[in-house]
Amino acid sequence: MIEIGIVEDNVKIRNLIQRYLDMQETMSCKVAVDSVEEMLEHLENNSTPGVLLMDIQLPGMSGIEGIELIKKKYPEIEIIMLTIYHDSHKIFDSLVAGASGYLLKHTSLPEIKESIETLMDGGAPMSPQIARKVIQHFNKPEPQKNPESNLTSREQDIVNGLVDGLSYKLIADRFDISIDTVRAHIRNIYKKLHVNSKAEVIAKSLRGEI
Amino acid sequence: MIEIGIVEDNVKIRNLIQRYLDMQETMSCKVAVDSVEEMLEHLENNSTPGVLLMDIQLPGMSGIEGIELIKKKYPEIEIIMLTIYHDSHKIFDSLVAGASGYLLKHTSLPEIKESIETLMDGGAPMSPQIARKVIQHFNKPEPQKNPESNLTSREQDIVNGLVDGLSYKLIADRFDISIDTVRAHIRNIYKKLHVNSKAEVIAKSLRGEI
DNA sequence: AGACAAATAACATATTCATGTGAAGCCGAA
DNA sequence: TTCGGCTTCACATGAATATGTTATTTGTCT
Repeated sequence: MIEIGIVEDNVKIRNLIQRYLDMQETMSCKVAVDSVEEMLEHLENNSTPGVLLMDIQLPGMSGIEGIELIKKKYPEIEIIMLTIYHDSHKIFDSLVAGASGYLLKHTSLPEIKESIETLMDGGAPMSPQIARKVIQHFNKPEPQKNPESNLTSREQDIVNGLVDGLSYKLIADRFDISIDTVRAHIRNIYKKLHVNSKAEVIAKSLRGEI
Repeated sequence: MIEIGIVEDNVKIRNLIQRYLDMQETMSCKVAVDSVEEMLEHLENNSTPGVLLMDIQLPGMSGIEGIELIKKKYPEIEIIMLTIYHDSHKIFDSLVAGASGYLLKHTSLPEIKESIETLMDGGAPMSPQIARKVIQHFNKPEPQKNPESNLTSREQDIVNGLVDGLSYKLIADRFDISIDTVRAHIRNIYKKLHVNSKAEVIAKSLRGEI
């Protein structure tokens, strides 16, 4: 028997979902409140449900803030967002905060039930459209690599040494070359990147600008 | 009519999928090869398909390398991975390289067909289990912020100066303090962070470890 | 064969950094 | 009020870095 809690401020929707889930053989849904604050209070004094359905737009604390708080105190609770928002930002924030699934409110009751079963089965319930937005976050981070800054592989080695916090001497040792060679490479790197200090090279590298 | 291409080195599986998809009313699957190299050659001289099903383990170039190459030359082609690998690393690499979906090989033919339809519909086909692994990548990146390293706001100012690539002198100018004060702060920062060079401070800061 | 980029190396010098030591003023906690 | 942490500043010194100049070797492209 899966225990389910609901945080949703629209009473009609809340009651509808609660009644539907509670009548399922394998599910129990006794807790349905309209704010994160109430849910936190409830969790203090009662057994913790396995799954929470949570809205984002709520009176008081937002659902996304709620995820963080609840996950911090009760990491074992799985949270599915159930919301009208389908913008990447909200989706992303929810997942980073710790949500395990993301459904839109037009999801039908049987689909919500299936989603909970998917979740208990180790999956992450979300529509393909949501999934598409999620994976777009993986592709995007490719802003502008300085095309002028084509470092040779040896130069890239040296940069890695700098990023690792090594001195010229240690870089020379690492690659078994003389310290003057390291100097020579670094000179060339500075020219290509238009910088003139270790610090700037490290910063550029860690920002992915090389 | 959706044109579909297949890159898969197992002849049986390849033929099976090709025949099944090609007999669909809305789909056409004329191109089925067993390596990325062959597919690239084919794309040179023919119309580009809308969707590619691609294996990861292939003779010659791997499917993941293939995604990057194909996406670079033909960004409009949508790629669905079809593989036995379900480890986060392969999934992650595929999505970063530009894949739009990720299916495991036990996926049934009708499910593959549905996945292609999902893709054309703007979704990202993947099983809930795969989706779960994808979103886990969002939660994790929060390793360990050194709790011992509570920098004061002034110290954080100095760190920001370093990250911006400034010399002590320029940091002193920025905050209108003497260079010796900058030195003093940096001494304290080094102690708190257990480092002993600008480079390490910048690296830690940009890695989010401060 | 000649041009050219890349990797290697040496020598020199001015600047910047890392670190030691010491100290004054301010402010909040004990 | 005494103590400790934060911010400010000074003087000093050895280590590391930034930059200039020059040169050999190797491999690639034409």
